[in-house]
Amino acid sequence: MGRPPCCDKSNVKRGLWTPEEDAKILAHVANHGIGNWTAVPKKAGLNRCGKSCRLRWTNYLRPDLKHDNFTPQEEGIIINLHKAIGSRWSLIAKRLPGRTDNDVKNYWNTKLKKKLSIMGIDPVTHKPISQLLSDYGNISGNISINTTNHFSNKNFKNTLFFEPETWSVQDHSSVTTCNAVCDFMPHFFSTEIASSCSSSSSSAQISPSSPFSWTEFLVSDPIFSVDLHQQIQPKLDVMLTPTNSNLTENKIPSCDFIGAHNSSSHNGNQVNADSPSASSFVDDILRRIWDDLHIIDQKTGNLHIIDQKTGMPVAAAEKQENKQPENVQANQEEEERKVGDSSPGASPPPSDRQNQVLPEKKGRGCGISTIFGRCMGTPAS
DNA sequence: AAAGTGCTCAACCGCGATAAG
DNA sequence: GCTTATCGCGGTTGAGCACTT
Repeated sequence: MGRPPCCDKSNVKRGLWTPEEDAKILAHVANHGIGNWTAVPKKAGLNRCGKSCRLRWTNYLRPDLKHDNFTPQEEGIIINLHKAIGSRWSLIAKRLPGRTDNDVKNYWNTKLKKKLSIMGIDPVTHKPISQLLSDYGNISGNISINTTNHFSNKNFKNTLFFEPETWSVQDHSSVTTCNAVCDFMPHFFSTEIASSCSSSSSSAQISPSSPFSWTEFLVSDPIFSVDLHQQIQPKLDVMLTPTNSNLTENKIPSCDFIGAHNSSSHNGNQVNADSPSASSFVDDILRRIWDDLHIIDQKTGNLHIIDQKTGMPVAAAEKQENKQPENVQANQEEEERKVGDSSPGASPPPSDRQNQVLPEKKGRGCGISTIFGRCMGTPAS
């Protein structure tokens, strides 16, 4: 049974939105709030499908949206969550305040997939392509794999997987900092969760018993310097070694994971993973990834991210970081200079459209601030 | 300078899930 | 329990722009 169309498609405007249309949506939302989108076009004086209005609001006009570039840390979160749960963009986006599922999806399709491929990592399985080829060779016969040129791209060292930058995320209650992607790698793949996964498209990507060794893979490449190898080895060890984390205790907070930023909903109560409150397998995976990176202050309920170098909450870790000898800092700065323009965290060239502020962005539409100012009399924050 | 090519991302499409009557 | 309406999601498209030849 097909569904009837939500509007008369032949009589509604399609395509890009004009600033005037945006202003009408914003004015309508300001006056009536969000809801009943099918009635919005009529009430707001728009010749648009209600669904289109909702999408415009959700993906572009919402005042809480961020319109700047993705940070390396956000990249790391996307990559790791994609590895864990696949293309569940809305779930991934909920971990990235100010980002929509459309943003995440587009960013993955246009940037991160390529970046992983350049690194020699299959963006579907998140395994090195050489390993996949090797596995294939083991199945289908003798295929000779040359592992020496995975990283012929000169930018390889700049890729986020091996650039343990520190970062900051501003959320509702606190500023949090932690190490980037290497530290994000959860241990949960070796836990009972991975082995107990039933069946889903994403579960196929989880390989708890994979014999793959990152170390061997990396060492096999001559471009991958000894120094860099030494730099990441501890992180690899952390990734590959079970810890005393929540995972091994089979405990998870009972909070709504989606609201983990909100300290009031993340109160540190713990329940068994088999509890009915664990709403889904995917949610459980997300909880465990998140929990492996954070602790909850039992007194304040605030969320802290643990610095895995020091094992301390980030605020304390930062103090130590600031105490490091000058020569260490100088080396890091030198390394950052080497990383140069192509680093994910580096400023894009002036011609990069992503570097443009919203009103000029691709010459489409009109800036949020402008529209808000026009509609509501106050500039957008 | 013009044409061709590639990239980005806003918008659309169709479907499943859920709510409402 | 059925039908209809609405919402939300993931996949896809194509306009507009930048870059290359």
